[in-house]
Amino acid sequence: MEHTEHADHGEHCSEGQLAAALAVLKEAGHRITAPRRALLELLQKEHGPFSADELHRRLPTGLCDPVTVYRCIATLEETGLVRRCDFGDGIYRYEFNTGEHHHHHIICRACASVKTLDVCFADGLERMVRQMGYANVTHTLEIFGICAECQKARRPL
Amino acid sequence: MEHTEHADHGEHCSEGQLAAALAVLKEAGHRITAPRRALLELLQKEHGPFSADELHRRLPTGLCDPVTVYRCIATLEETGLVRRCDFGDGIYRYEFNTGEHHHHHIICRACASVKTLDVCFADGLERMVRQMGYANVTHTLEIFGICAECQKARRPL
DNA sequence: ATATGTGCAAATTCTTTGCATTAGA
DNA sequence: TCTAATGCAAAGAATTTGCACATAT
Repeated sequence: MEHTEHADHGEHCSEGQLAAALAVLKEAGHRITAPRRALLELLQKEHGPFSADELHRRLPTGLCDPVTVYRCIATLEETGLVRRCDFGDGIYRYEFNTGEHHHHHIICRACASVKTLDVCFADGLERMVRQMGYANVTHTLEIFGICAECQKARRPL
Repeated sequence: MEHTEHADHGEHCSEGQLAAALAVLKEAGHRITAPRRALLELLQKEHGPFSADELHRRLPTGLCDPVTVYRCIATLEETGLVRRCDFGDGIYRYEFNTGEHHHHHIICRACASVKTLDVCFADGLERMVRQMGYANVTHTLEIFGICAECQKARRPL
């Protein structure tokens, strides 16, 4: 199904995406190691953002030390391959950074489920901030609420 | 040495604001203690969001233990008097919650300065999320960049 | 061959908790 | 008075660091 093409035009071709990511890593002077490859593969396949602990638990048992997950993630983040999310509970979570396709999350405060929201309202915002004299503008935006399921599940009031 | 002046009617009616906040506290069944009063006063006077450590350092020396700052802040947050900000560096910061007047921050990645942005782009966003079935919708939005000063200061390229 | 990456253990940092004491209503 | 709040010490949780060994290039 998938070809190992290097051209970065495919959006959801897993194989090419992994290859491209590995190329970026190598380009930045980093080595391709089992943990890094496994993490990239995992982050590309699975959806939600994962904490370091969740990532480690999802990797094949014994593939690497928890500490290595932290170090690999740091490398992947520097390289721009991975994006860090902050759900405000003191735990950082990470997801694959799909290029320029910016998106955000809706986190249910009751069941902690995460839904992806493909709309980004902040383009105008960033533009405004740039006009205020800022360079290299980025932003983080997370939305919190109680999902429909959880509202049905427990109707205390 | 600390500037311990109490008279400060510059922007908003500090006195009334403090009194109102204390009333909210009491209403919620909490006692008015020196640390709580001092924290509210401090958070109403000073601008930027402060970490627990910064808060403690800004209080009159010896007024209370650092732990008490954490505990007071927790109470103030529950009561809705204080809002927690997350600048993504693993440290939570707090600011006085000025009612419904929602605003956001622009954090300089170089000098860590914080500017307040009084515009909120997320009203439409929250509405959309509510239409998706979520209740009790809130959001966090922080903007990061390099401020004009820091761009001038070091021009590497 | 050699520098980069990893494992293990221990350290750091921020925050929370237990319990006796203090103080607000 | 009588319970909620505080101080101190110690625990907890997430993440980082030091150093010897392993491994990708």
